[in-house]
Amino acid sequence: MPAGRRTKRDVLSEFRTAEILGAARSVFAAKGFADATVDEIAQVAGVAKGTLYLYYKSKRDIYLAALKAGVQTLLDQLRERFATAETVAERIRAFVETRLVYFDQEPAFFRIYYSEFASAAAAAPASHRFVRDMYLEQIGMLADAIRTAPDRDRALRPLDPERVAAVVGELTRGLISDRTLHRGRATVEDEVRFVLDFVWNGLST
Amino acid sequence: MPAGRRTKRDVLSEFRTAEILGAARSVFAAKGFADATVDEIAQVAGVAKGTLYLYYKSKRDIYLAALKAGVQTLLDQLRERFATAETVAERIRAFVETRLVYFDQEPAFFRIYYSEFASAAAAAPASHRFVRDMYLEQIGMLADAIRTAPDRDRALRPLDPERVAAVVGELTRGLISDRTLHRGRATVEDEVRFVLDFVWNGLST
Amino acid sequence: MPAGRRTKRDVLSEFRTAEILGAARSVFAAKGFADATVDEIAQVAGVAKGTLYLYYKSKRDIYLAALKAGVQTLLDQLRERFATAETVAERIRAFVETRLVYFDQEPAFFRIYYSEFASAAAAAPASHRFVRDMYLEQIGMLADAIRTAPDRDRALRPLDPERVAAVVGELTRGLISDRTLHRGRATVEDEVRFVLDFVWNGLST
Amino acid sequence: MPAGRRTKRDVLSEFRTAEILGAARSVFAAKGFADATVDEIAQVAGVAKGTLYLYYKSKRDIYLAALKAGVQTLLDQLRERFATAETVAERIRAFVETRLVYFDQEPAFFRIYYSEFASAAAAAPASHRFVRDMYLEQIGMLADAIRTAPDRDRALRPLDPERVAAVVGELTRGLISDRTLHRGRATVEDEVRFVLDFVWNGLST
DNA sequence: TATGAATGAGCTTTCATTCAT
DNA sequence: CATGAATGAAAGCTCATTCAT
Repeated sequence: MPAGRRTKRDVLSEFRTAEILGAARSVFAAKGFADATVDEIAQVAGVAKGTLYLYYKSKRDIYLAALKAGVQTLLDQLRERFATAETVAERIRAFVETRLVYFDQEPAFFRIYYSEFASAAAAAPASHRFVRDMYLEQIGMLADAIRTAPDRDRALRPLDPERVAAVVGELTRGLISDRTLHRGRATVEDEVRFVLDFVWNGLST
Repeated sequence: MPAGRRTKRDVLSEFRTAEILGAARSVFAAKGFADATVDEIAQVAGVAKGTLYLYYKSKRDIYLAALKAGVQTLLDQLRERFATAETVAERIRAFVETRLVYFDQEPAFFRIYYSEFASAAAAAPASHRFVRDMYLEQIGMLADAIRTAPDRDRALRPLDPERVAAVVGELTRGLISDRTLHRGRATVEDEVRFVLDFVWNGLST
Repeated sequence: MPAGRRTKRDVLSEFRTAEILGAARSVFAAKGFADATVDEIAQVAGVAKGTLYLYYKSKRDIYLAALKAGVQTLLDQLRERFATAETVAERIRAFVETRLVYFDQEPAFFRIYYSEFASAAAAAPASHRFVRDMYLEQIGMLADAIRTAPDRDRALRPLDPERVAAVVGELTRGLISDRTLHRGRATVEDEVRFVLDFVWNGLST
Repeated sequence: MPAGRRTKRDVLSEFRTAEILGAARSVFAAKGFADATVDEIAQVAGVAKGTLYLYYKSKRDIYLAALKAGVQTLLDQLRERFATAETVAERIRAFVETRLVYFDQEPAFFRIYYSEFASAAAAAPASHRFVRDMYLEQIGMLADAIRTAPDRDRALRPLDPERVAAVVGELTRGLISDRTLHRGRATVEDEVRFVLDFVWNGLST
């Protein structure tokens, strides 16, 4: 099993990568992309500045990698939740709750994720695709979940799963940004209930 | 009519201001705040760099002024449309359509508006308030419009107008960002119809 | 008497000049040459910025004119005092007292005078001559006063009047800067007494 | 001998520091603080501009460091001379000569030292203390030397050592500025002789 | 004369990136 | 692999000076 070799080197490398990405996430979240400095990321990561450039070829690269890692974690959690949810209603609830809890636990990450998403349209056409994919992967996952729900409810109107997923995605995003920006007035449960009720009513015949 | 005096100077000043704000909007939209340079704004505005600082005291100031001016225009249009819409349904439609049309005509502006909104949570607590107010003014205007609709429909569920407004706001924003980011697949009408239908269904008993 | 004409214009011009020089003196004294702005001088003088350039051709020019005007006032006072002082001792005392009182009343002026004097050696070789002349005129006036004292004291050692004047000038300057910089610990009288006593002892056989 | 380690890095650092301070001294002396540019200092020092900011955090910082280093050198020389001078007369002579020789060798330094001293009163209350201390340290050193001279001369008048030191300081400064500004007419020896003679006469009963 | 809006060269400072050790 | 000193392009901002009114 050749893939199992070189463990020492690989482990170290992964350790460094994780260290750097963690530092990057927290610094970028605190300062935003432009105001974050490579110096600070290196310091927080506990490595020399030059070392960052051994693993990533630019500041933007570090940023995107941190973003990707965070989204990956979220996607993994979603996949897990979907696996044990059977009805459309349960899956939508799973989607909303998972995102809300995730970003509540990682407000820092939400900031860079959302911020990058927002400014993707501007300037950098390069990251355009990356960001779009990041978004589509989440929405797509929900759309799939809706489409393939084993016991798809008959009471639902025949709406395009993509669009329904987009709507739920937007409302969730709204909930999160509301909580992040305005220090939510209501409890999570209350907010989730309102959105789910609203969506359910919208979906039903 | 004493207020009408000094026209020459005032007119020139307003002309400059408009010139600068227009240039700022387009440059910021194209590059984002951090990557836009004061030099370029000046060049596009057709004035010397120093002139910018005659009217605004910093780069950020120019940015916020451009943002504010844009939002003001949008708010004015909303107010106008609400004046001639009587039912809740009409007002919601007015809200969605106005925003969509506005940002479709000014995708550049949407980018800076949205981007700033997005990153308000990050870093700059200073702009926090400004951005929040910008948002609340729009949502609040719709909430008010819903609350005060002369012939409030009896068929509506007794939902909190603020929350309904927030939901409509989010979905509209989603529509816009979808169109801006992913070059929408459907026509405006189609998308509006979907959202309105969905919302209406969600609102009804 | 043709010189007496045009009074209105001349009076206004002199008024402006005085206004400007007064403002300049106070601003330069407060901020130093480099940190003073033409804008502020104009504002304090109560005229438009462009007006300054009608009377002086550069910021430095304003500075030097303010300096010259101040020194001229001092020289006038010295001349007056010397006229009524007959012995060498009286003239030296007159010199020290006049300068001390003058700069005590005009600490602002002392700062720019001294500062310019100090930095004359540096940078601006142009002002070199100007500053040197300003200095020599004061010292020279005392040297002359010593040389021509009607009842030159026989008890004095035959020292070079120029050098004696220079010594007295330095000690006076020291007194003044001490008072300006370190908020003198002793009273003026006490300090004057010490210096005069010391000088007198040094001059006597 | 652990203190002796890291020599390579430390030596390089000290070398850079010396290089920068030397360049700074000469540029500041030639142009004055305001007219000197960081660019030129870097160029003269033979390093990139950014490097300066690796060692000092601002232009002013570089300036003060250069000033401090120069004064330190002078103080060291004074201390050394005092150590081998026993009588009050010898110490005063040592003081005068050391300063004169030092500033004759380093006219550039005199300019920035004196210039800063001069403008301390103006504007920057921050440097006030620094400059005052720089001055007091020199005067204080002479005052101490006078107070503690092993074979204090009985022929001296009981004058306050601080004041005597101040007088000698002023006269020396006068001598130096005379030489710097007016390209002294007399030889150093002649001038020193005059001042010492004068002071001695002033001190004696 | 007087004005003050406009100019733009020039300044200090920052920081992503490189590379000799 | 890791380091961190060195780099230098690039940016925001200031302000003496000009000139159309």
